[in-house]
Amino acid sequence: MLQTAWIRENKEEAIQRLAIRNIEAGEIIERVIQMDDSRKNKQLELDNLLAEGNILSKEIGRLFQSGKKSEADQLKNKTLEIKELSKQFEEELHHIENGLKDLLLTLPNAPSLKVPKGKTPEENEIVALHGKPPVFENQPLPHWELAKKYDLIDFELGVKITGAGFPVYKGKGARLQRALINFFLDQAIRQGYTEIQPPILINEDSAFGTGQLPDKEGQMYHARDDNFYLIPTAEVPITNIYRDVILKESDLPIKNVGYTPCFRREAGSYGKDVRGLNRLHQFDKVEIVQISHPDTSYEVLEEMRHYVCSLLEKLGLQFRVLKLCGGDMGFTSALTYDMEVYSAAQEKWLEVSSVSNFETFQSNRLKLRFKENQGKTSLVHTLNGSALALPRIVASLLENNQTAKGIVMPEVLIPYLGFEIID
RNA sequence: GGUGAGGUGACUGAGUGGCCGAAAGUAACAGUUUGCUAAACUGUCGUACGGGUAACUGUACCGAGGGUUCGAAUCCCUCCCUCACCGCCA
Repeated sequence: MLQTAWIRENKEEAIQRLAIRNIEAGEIIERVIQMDDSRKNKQLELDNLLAEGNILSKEIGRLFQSGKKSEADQLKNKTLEIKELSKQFEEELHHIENGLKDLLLTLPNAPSLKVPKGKTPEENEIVALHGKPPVFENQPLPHWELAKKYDLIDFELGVKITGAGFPVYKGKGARLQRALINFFLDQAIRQGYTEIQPPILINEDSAFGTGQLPDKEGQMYHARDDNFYLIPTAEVPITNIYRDVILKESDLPIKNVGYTPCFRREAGSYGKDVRGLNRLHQFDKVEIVQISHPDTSYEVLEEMRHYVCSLLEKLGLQFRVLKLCGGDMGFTSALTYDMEVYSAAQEKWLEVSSVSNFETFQSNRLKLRFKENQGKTSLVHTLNGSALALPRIVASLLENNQTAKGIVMPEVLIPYLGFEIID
């Protein structure tokens, strides 16, 4: 959620930045300011009224103590009037506040000025390209056929147990999953991240804090009896650790990493996008989260991006880095890089990581602040990124590394796997 | 799930209707003292939203929400959570 004060003080910038998302925000921003004005007025009215009431109450107390009961009773009548009026003012204030909040909730984060304008994924900016596509003698098999051939992943079995999009990993397929998780976690720890194992069910407040609610409840699985949601990403529980927290400046930056399964309903997806591992309802992901001083958050973003790239390099995958255009960026992000690996048999790029700076969009909702050395409290910047999401990594590892003898595993994984080849 | 006891500032903990935004202690920060460390002493030490150039000042907040009252941290109701015991159990 954007901050009202920021919008007031940076009206032009807000309009300019939201325009990157193709949002004509002038009118809505005027409305925000207008509503904020009337909020202030109403609050002042209410405060003054309550102040008057407080003075009278104290006076009544004094009169009672000095035995002047009839005078006290007279004053009581006055306070009753005040009480009634203040109730009315309070309602009006709440009404205005809620209206303002609803309005602010419709506004996505203001993109950084570095974000390219654009509407569709085609307009994302390719900022880097690493590695070369593998060369094959024969037409390579797509990963779902390889998975079947080597008995690594059983999609039909998952349908039996749960439904489509819940694959069962078996044998070396399961071991590959476990190896990747451990590899990613160990790498992150070496980078200075602290490993976290959070709950994978979250309450409403947490879902609101990171921006899943309101609006995106359709994307999450919901445990109705307890009103919990299954996490769509570890970002939610790990960032919410710091909800309603005031950090010390010396605590920053905070670097956390966590492995969790992730659950997404993916309502409305269909067709070849969902084939094999391309889009699942349950998948595994290692997520990195940083809480940063506002002054350095873009340096942190670059650091995170390079870290994710280093993982892909170690796995020997060809990949590219996209800077998302305004139209393709998530609601809560100010700047997002996507990493995509090349999937040789499908001949397409698969998104395996998304690294974003949310600036104060999340921290404003989370009330996540830090106390500056001069004693002032300000909102921190939050950032996160996948490092990495497993299924598409597995897909491209299988497809890109297939040989006549079997699927050759990258060197870095061998200590984790305990085998070198899937055959 | 049942019964009982509780939820107060970073922490410990006092406060059972007005003098309480809240004692005291600890921790933290600044200073004095000091050869250094430590100790001692002095001061500062909640958040949010307002008003004011500022000094300063108004309002709200003692788990959350409602209620009683002129007045609630304090009384009542509902919910949530924590602890103890019992039950169940990886």
